[in-house]
Amino acid sequence: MELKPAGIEEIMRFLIREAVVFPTAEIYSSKQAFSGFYTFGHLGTLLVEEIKRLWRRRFIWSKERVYEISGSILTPTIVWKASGHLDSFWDPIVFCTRCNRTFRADHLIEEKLNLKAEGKSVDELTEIIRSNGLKCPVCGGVLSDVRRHYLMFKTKVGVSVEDNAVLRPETAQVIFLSYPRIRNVFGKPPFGIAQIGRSYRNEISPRRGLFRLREFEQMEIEYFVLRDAKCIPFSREEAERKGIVGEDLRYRPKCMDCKRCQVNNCPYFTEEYRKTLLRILTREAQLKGSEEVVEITADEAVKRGILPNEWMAYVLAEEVRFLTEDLGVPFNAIRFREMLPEETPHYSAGNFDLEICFSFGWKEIVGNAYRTDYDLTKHMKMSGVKMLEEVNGVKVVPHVIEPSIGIERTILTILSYAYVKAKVDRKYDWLKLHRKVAPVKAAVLPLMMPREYAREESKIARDIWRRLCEETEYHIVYDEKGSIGSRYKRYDQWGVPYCITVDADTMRDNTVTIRDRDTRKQVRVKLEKIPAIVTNLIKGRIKFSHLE
RNA sequence: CCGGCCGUAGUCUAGCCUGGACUAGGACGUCGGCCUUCCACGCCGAGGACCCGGGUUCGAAUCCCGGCGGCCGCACCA
Repeated sequence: MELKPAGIEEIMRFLIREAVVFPTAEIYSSKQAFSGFYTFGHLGTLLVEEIKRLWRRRFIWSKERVYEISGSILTPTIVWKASGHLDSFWDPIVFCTRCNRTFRADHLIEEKLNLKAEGKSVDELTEIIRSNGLKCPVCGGVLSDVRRHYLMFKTKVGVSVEDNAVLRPETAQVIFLSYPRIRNVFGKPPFGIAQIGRSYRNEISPRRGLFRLREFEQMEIEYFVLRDAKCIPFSREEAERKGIVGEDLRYRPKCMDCKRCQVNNCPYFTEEYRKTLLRILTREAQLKGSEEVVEITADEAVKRGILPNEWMAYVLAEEVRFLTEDLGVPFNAIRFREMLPEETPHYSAGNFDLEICFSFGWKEIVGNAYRTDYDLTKHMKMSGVKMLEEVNGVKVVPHVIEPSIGIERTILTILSYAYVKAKVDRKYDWLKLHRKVAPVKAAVLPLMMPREYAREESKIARDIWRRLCEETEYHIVYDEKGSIGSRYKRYDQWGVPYCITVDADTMRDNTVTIRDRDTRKQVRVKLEKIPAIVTNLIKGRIKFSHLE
């Protein structure tokens, strides 16, 4: 199947035009730039809520032992000192002193001198530039000292003169901070702590509308699982410490042969998840410069060692089902890419990022990290609070598997495959949203204008609407403004799956018409059956064609 | 911070090169009125714009300079 994602610029134009989302403070945009921040309008807010609801149903409510929290956004600096963000969450930047161009220092060194620059300090990078006489690649001017561009927003809390707080650059740390208390109330791992909330990053240059933002929202879970201390090493350092060095032992966890601990025993990894198909772009393929994905079941992926453990396999399978079954994203538009060692974040022992085929290429919308015991160990050291559990007589720190979904990127994903351009039959752009994510499930529309003879019709239509509001759990709208054609257009643009029209015949035989958005077909049905029909259609219990 | 493209009503756009008939044209939307209204577009009417500042000129949406902003590229990863 050929993939045809809609263009991102086109989608953004549509979203802004229809006030789904729009730039924050846009009335001042000609006076002060403030890019990377968006305000959600009516439909945008509803869409976000629908995505969150579906995510909660799937990842939290239908699972045993996943608990949700909502942490604060402003956090004390010490948290980020412990987590390592203060040390590693910045980009090294150099300026040309002649032409003022900016470059990423590490990229420049790797590209021009062919030296490894990843993870080097500012001083080291400056030294490399000086000793190799590296000049501005554009004008040949002298380069400045290397400076840090911090991706975290810092601020002051209270009367302090020093920056003592930061706007969290990820939601995860607040979960780790909450771990001891949640654990004390809900008991020993395995369990998950979920959180939906905003994060802040001072990106050098926000681009592509909702894709790279400075304020964005994540839906995230940290699954805490206990690892047997005798398990196979999960890092080269640990392997060396234990004196085990093998050809097969790469910098990544290898739990697939071991059933001894919880890391490779995921209670959520049931039969249906085991047989879920995954498309994986392995490190091996990437190193060969190949784009070829392996398509196998989640179960096979663990058995063959393509995935590190059952938890990771479960997480990937759940994500595929979420995107395809709840959000209507085509299966082929999804792939998982194992990050190369040098790309992997400082806290991770292996990332399998979920990438989507966008109009501008395959891009990450979900990060799946095996954070091991990195974060809890760091916080334990910095805070002095013990977070140990006993496994087979040995004290261990729980391991963490983290799926983190970007909400705004998810919206772009949905729209890339739901946005339909104007054609001859429908001369306007509209949204073919999957019935489950469509924020408005139906619209009730009286056919005639409310004049004397039509007053009765309008009243009946309102009554139907009220009944739908009471008897279904959905958001249904009522609208009698404008010609019927322009109302169909309006609700096609909102991605509303069904429209119900009331006309003169309704008064005679108590029937109304229900219209299917995708086919534009209409059928007459008994008025009293409408709430049940709408519910069944949305739940997928019946198909529209069955009504005909 | 650099390069490329760009800035006309709520939206899309004509005009700009070749300055004056531009009192800035059109379409959609909005508002008011009329009309028993099933797939944007029944009829009539109304309101609404040249990003900001300076310059050239008798005259600037149009030419020049500066500023401010936008998109794309580098960058990056939710």
